[in-house]
Amino acid sequence: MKATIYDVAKQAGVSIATVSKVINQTGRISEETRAKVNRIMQELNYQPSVVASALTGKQTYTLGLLLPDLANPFFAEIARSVEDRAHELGFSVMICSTDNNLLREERNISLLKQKSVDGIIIATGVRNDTILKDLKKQNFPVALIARDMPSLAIDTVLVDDFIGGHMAASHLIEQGHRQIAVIAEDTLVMSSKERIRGYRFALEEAGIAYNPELVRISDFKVTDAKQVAGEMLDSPEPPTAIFACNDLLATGVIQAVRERGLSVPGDLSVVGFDNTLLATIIDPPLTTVAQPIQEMGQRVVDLIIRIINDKNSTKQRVVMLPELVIRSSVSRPGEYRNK
Amino acid sequence: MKATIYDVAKQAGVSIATVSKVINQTGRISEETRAKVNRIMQELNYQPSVVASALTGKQTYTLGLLLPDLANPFFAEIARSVEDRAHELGFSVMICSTDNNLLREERNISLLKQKSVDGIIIATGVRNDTILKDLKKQNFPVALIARDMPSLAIDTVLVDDFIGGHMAASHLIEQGHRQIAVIAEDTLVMSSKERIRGYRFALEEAGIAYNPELVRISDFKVTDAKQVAGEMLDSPEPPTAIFACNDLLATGVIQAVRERGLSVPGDLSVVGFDNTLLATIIDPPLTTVAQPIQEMGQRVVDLIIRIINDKNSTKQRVVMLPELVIRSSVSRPGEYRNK
DNA sequence: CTGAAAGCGCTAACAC
DNA sequence: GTGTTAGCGCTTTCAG
Repeated sequence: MKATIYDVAKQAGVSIATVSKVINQTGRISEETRAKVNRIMQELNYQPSVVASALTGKQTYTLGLLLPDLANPFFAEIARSVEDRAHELGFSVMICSTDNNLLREERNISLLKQKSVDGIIIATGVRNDTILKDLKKQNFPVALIARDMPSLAIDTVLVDDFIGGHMAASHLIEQGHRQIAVIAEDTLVMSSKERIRGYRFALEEAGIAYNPELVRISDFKVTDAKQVAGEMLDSPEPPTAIFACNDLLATGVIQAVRERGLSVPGDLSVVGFDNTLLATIIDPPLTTVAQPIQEMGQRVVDLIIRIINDKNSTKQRVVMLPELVIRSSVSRPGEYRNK
Repeated sequence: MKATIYDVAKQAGVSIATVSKVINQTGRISEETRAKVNRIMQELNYQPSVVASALTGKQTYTLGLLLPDLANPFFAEIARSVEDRAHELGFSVMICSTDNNLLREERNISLLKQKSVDGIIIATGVRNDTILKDLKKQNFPVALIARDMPSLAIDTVLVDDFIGGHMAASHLIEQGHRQIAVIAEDTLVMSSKERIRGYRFALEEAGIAYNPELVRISDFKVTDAKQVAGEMLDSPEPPTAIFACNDLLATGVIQAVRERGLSVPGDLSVVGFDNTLLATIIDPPLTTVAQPIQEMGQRVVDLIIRIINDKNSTKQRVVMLPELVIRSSVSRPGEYRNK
C-alpha cells in the first residue's frame, strides 16, 4: 500500500501535524526534526495525496481546458503552450474537446467541477454565453483564450482580430489585389466577425467597394473550404486573392486551386491566419497572420492562477498583436499569370 | 457554497447514508424516498464531489496520458481519440507532454500519482524501462500505445511496425525502385527498429542488397529531416525513393526535394508513416502507411479500464495491422524524370 | 428499508 | 517546537 502521513509520522516518531508542517513549510519546527522527517519521507517514498489535501479545502492544482478539437493543429498548439506553463507552475491540465457542441461543453464543465479543478480555461467557440454567465455567477475561475465575450467581464487573452484581418487584407491590397475574397469559419463567432471587419476596413481605406459575394462561410473542415474556394474560382469573375480565416481553411483553398491546374500564388494569392505548423508545411509556404500562441497560452494560465489565488482580482483582457508572416503564397495579381 | 450530501439529506429529511445509496444505486431504498432524494438533488443542483469519494477509496475517474509532444499531429490525434473514448466511459484525461525527456516523464508520473489518477497511458518513447518497471512493481495500472516494451508484460496496443516497414518498402520496390533510403527518428526506439527491419526484409525478399548508407537517423523536427534528406539528394548516387518513418519527417524530405528544384514523385518518391492530417495536406498528397489511430486510442482506454477494474486481469498486447494508403507521392523511378 | 458511526489522508486551529 | 483534535464530503459496514 502507499505510504500515508501516518506511516511517516510513526517512523519518524512525531505526530502527523508535524509531518504536515514540514511538508507545507508552515509553522515552526526544529531543523533537526525537519531533516528527520524529510529523510523518512524519502525512505518511504512518500507522496502526499492531493486528493486528501484538496478535501480539506486546498487546491487540486489542476486546470480544465475546453477546446473545440485537439486534432486541429491550432488548438493542439494552444494546448501545448497551456500545458507547459501549467506544469511550470505545478498544475496539471485536463483537456476536453467539445467539437463546439453546446451539450458537450456543459457536460464537460460539470464534470470538471465535480472533479474540483481549480479553474477552467475556455477556447471553445460557443455562440451561447449562458454557460459563461453561470460560471461567473458562481464565481468560478474562468479565463478565455483565443475567443472573446466582450459583453461579460471575464479574463481573456486573445489577438486583435480586427487588426489581423486588416493586416491580411492590406497586404493583399498593397500587392495590387482588388478582387479579394474571404473564407471564414463561422461569422457568428466574434473572432471571425472581427477579422472580416478588419478586412472591410482595409478595403474601404483603399477605396475598394465591398462585395458581400466575396465573403463566404465554410465549415471548419478543409474539404469544405476547398469546395467553397472552388465555387469562387469557377465563378465568372474569380477573386485574385483569398484571405482564409485560418491556416486549415487556407490549405483547403490551396488544394482547390491546385485541383484546377492553377497555381498559388500565380493564379491566386492566399493568406491564412494563425501561423500553425501547417503554414510552414504546405506548398507554397503560407503567408499568414501569426498569433503568438506560446505567449497566449502562458498568459491565460497566469491569468487564471491569479484569479484562483484571489477570486476578486480585477478582470483583465490582454489583447496581443498579430503579426504578418510573409512566405510565398502571395504575389502581385497576374504576375506569373502565364507562368 | 456548493451543496453537499448533508444539504441534500437535510432537505430530504433522510440521512446522508440514504442519499449516498441513491447516488450510487446501492443498497435498497424505497421508490418513494429515492424519488424524493433525486428531486432534492436536482433542486439543489447537487453534484457529488469526486474528490471526497476518491478519498474513500473509490476511483477518481481520471486517466493520465503521457506523450512526447501534443503539438505533433500524430500525438494530437492519438490524444483526441483517447480523450473521446475516455469521456464516453466517464473518465477525464490529464495530458502531459514530455518531449521524450526522462526527467519530465518521471516528474509527470509522480505528479499523476499524487493526484490519484486511476491509470496511466504511455505513448512516450523512453529508451529506459525502469519507469515502466517501477509502475509495474507497484501494480499501478499502465498501458502503452504506439510503443512497445516487449520485455515487460504490459498491456499494449500498437501497429505491427515490421509489417508497416515492409509494406512501405515493398510498395516502392514494386514500383521499380532499388535505391531506397530510410529516414528514422530514432533507431533506439522499438518502432523505428521494427520499421527498418521490415524495410530490410522487403529488400532481401527482392534480392536487393542492403546498404547501411541509406538508412539515416534524424531528429524529430522537420528541418532536421529536410537536412538529412538533402544530404542524400546531393550525394553522388542519390536514392530514387525515401521511406520516412513518419509523416512529419516525410514533409521534411518533400521540402528538401522542392528546395533543389526537383519534384516528388518525379525525381524522388516518398512514403510516410502514420497517415495524419499532414498526409492529406501536403503536396503531393502523401502515400503513407496508416495507423488506425481511432481504434488504437479506443482500445488502450478499454485496456486500461479493464486493468483498473481488475488489477490482475491478464495482460494483453493488441497489435493492429497498418494499411498502405496510396496517394501521389510515389511513381516509378525515372518515370517523369525529364518532366 | 433507513440511519449511526467509523474512517479515507490531510490541514489548521488550539493546547501544551 | 510539537501534539491533539475536529473536520473536509463521501462510502460502507452494521444495527435496528
